[in-house]
Amino acid sequence: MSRFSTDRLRSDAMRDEVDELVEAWARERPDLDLAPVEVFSRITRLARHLDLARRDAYSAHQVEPWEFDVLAALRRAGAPYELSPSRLLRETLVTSGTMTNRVDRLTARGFVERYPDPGDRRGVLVRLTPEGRAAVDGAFESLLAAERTLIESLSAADRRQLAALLRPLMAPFR
Amino acid sequence: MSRFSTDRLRSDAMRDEVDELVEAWARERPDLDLAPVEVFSRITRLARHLDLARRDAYSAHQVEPWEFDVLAALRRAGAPYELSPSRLLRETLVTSGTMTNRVDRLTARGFVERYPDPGDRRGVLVRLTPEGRAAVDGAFESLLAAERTLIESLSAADRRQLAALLRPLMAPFR
DNA sequence: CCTAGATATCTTGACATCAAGATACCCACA
DNA sequence: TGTGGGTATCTTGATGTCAAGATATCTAGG
Repeated sequence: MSRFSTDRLRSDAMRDEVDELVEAWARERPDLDLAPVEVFSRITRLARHLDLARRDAYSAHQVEPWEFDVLAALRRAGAPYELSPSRLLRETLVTSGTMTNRVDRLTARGFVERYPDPGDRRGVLVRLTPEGRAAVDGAFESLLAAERTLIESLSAADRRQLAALLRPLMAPFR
Repeated sequence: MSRFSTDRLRSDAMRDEVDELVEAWARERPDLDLAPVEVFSRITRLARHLDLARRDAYSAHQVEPWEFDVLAALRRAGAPYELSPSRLLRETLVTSGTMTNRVDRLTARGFVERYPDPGDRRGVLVRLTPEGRAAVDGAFESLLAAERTLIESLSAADRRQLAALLRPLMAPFR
């Protein structure tokens, strides 16, 4: 009976696109255990939607999502806001060719500077300029504001629990 | 004291890359409330890692992630496994130009067929071929197997709770 | 029956990304 | 001191996606 009332509730307000997706798979493939889909499909689709929301949040500061990812890594590093390209690509999960391209374009915009690593002649250091720092700080504040809106349906306790449940899922990827 | 022991634990095994990211931001911007980052940053980074894991899971069946997304939408629709391009792009969150391109390539591979919608001369219907159906069914089973491995660190109750906490986050995007 | 706006799909051109490989440099060890 | 394997970065070519716009068709209201 509690099963039934839960399903009833869900079919009204709490239903999302993944509930529909799982029901459709269950109808077509009743032989399969779809439990993992309930989690991973939501994560994937949320991330897709979040990409678009982030784009909006950054746009007020004329910053693209790929720019933010690089600038934020440098900003988080703390003064003097400099990291090697290889460190940057570990932080942002892109390939080296992509990072070369990103740093080129950020340099052209005046948000970063590239200069030789004094301690390793193979190496380069990428440093945030004051303009880059201002841009990333503004964009980050916009992002936090947008995310606060998106998460307001959860209590503070729920947020902490959600974060705690997501944490172990990251472990296989270290 | 329980705070302390929790932090101790977390600094050992339960710590993930987002814990480091949040600590770095907290050091640099102690003025900001970073609570939303704990959730959204994990979702974004998990999705990034999942993309790579999905690629592996599908590859045994010679299916690319973008192919799976289209084929799976058709498969879920049930017999006769056909949807319009516009419906497909709502399901897969891509633009119309992208879907035209995807259907072109899937047609070339023999996984789908495109034919005119009898009820609307503007329209087209995309239908799964038997080859396409076999490919998507095999790829889906591989995906579920991979996801089961990734989620095994959570109990069944934790999985249900995680899904329940993610559901309301999807609401703003309906 | 006409028309204006909406809808469905496709085309085009720009762009960001990736995989693979090239080049330069580092370092441990013989 | 010379050498071979490892590391750091950049280059190249192919590819998938998007935004904007073109074309054809539908539909509701006059």
